[in-house]
Amino acid sequence: MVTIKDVAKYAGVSVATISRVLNENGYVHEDTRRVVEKAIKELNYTPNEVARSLYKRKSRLIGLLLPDITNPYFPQLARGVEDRMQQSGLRLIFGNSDESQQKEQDYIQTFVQNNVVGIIASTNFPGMDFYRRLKIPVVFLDRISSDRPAVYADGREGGRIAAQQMIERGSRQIAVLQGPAHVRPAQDRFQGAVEVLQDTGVTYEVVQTDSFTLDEAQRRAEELFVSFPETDGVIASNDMAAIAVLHEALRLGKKVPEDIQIIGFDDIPLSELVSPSLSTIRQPAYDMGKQAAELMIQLIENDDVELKSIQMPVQFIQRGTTRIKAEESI
Amino acid sequence: MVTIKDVAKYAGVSVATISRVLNENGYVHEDTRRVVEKAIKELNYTPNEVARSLYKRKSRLIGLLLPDITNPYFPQLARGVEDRMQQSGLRLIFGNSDESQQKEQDYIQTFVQNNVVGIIASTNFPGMDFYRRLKIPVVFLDRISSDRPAVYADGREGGRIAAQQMIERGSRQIAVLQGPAHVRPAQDRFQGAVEVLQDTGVTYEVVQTDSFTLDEAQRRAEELFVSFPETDGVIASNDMAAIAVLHEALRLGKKVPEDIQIIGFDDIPLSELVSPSLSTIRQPAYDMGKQAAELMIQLIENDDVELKSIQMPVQFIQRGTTRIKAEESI
DNA sequence: TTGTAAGCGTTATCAC
DNA sequence: GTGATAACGCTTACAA
Repeated sequence: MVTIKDVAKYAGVSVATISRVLNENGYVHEDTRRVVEKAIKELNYTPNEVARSLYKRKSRLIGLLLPDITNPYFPQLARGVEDRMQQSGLRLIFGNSDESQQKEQDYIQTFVQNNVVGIIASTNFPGMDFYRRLKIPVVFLDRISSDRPAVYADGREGGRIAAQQMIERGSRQIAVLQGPAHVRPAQDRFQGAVEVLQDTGVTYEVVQTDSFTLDEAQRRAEELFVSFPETDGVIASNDMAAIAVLHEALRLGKKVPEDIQIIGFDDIPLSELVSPSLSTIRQPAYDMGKQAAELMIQLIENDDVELKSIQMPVQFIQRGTTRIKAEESI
Repeated sequence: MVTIKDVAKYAGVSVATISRVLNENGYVHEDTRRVVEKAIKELNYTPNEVARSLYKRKSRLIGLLLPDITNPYFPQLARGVEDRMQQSGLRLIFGNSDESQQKEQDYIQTFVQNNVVGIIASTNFPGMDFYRRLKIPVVFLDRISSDRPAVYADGREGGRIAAQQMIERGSRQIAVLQGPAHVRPAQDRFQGAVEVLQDTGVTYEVVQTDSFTLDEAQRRAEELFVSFPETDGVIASNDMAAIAVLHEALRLGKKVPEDIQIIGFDDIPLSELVSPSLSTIRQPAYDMGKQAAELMIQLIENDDVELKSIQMPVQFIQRGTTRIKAEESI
């Protein structure tokens, strides 16, 4: 491994000078700069980030904590974050929490131990002490907190829209998948939907789920049609669940959207590719990731940015699992 | 931030002693150990990994390089890697290469600058100089190399199986999606399929694709049915492409699998949930990730492990997009 | 304009 | 058993 000393020796100057040209601060004569740059190139030297980080007490690393990258919604968030960070030369230490508080705490700890400059987390425990104690910038992603800036979508509004669309498009026996109780966006969506359903006086049933795993989604989908065979509309807790419901409905020989309408949430890439394609409440996941990264970078660069959160708009995407309204068919 | 010095002062001993109890090496009296442990707990001290890393010239970090986490196949690999690393207290620095050599090289460089102990990469350029020069363990994942250990699936065999199944189940006008030329597994699959197709003398057409993006998959799917309307069987380059083909076929009013059979590769989680569910050549992605991590850990722990690669078995998964054979329907 | 040296938080060597 | 202390590779006062 070639160090700054090697370069210094090779170039016939002191390490301080090397450091100066590297960081472009302090005076350095044009001639010596050239010599140094040549030496750096010839020795193929790149500075050791660890040593830098130790001295400065901050690295070029960002901690990113997601529930489960295996859920197709999160890779998009992650890409948004990464692409923006890339531009600023920041890298990611990454971990899946599986929504376990312990795992989450462990990751946060190693993030800190590695001198990350900031943490972006999609957590179910934004109020926890181990977050409060952090002295570095934290941005919550797809989650809300009163202590810290956050980037999230308007789940409540999404729920409302889903319910309205269901009703406008003719469903009268609606099942709502509630999603895990501890996942805030899931509950927001649920509440938004129920709000409208109650106001409108439409009959609805609630199916509680404990997780966002595909396995559970499949089980709940089966149960749903056993418990409530009359259902003619399903508001799922996310697209994966919606696709599971769609699959089960078709398996049972139901016609979609004629017999039963389905609306998901997120608009994951494959939603468009199932058949019929899935109507859904779109959350701009990639952009949310980007925004979170943007916010983080602001926070890093000048820490007097006021606590500001960003709510992203949601949007109904009409596709094949909901019926066409009269005025749309014109 | 509380450092080892603070703990030393608080416990009334030297930093050396703290270090000894931390690392459980060297002699330390039972009594002082207790005092130190108490101090550590009370001050809530955790050692700074950066300082450790600087001294030891190796961190507890692994670099993980994937083409694009947004492709549903890769999150599974990533989870496999992560879960195994977790067990050994190793963390991941993560990057998407987008199959760009430049981005890849940049990531490798920052991995090295951060003293990672090893690199796991799903790269299209395993032979590149910047890999050869690395002095730390490298494991290639879902890719093959003669220089370094690798964990990969038998794509060639997968391609053969796909073609055999297509033929056995009655397709006679087969289209094969070739996949990007620079992606080794895609070419292996393609060659395997063509091998069988040629041997059998069945008519087949080739559709070349340049990337694994969903966008392109959709475009190619449309083109396919325009160029070769008689096609009654499609071997896709991966499940995403297969699902795009399925979607297009249904849109055109074709019956699947009666009019046209489709086989994908990978068995991503959603393959089971499209309708009809997708027949595919399964690659055990999660396990591959785990194996790669396992291999890496061996390499780290004793570097005299002989260069060994692991080929994982592939397997045909019969689902809804291929017809049932006579003997299966019994 | 450049060099010397202290210090970032650890670990490991060597005295005691 | 325990404590000083050099060293890891870098940055930044401060001197020269």
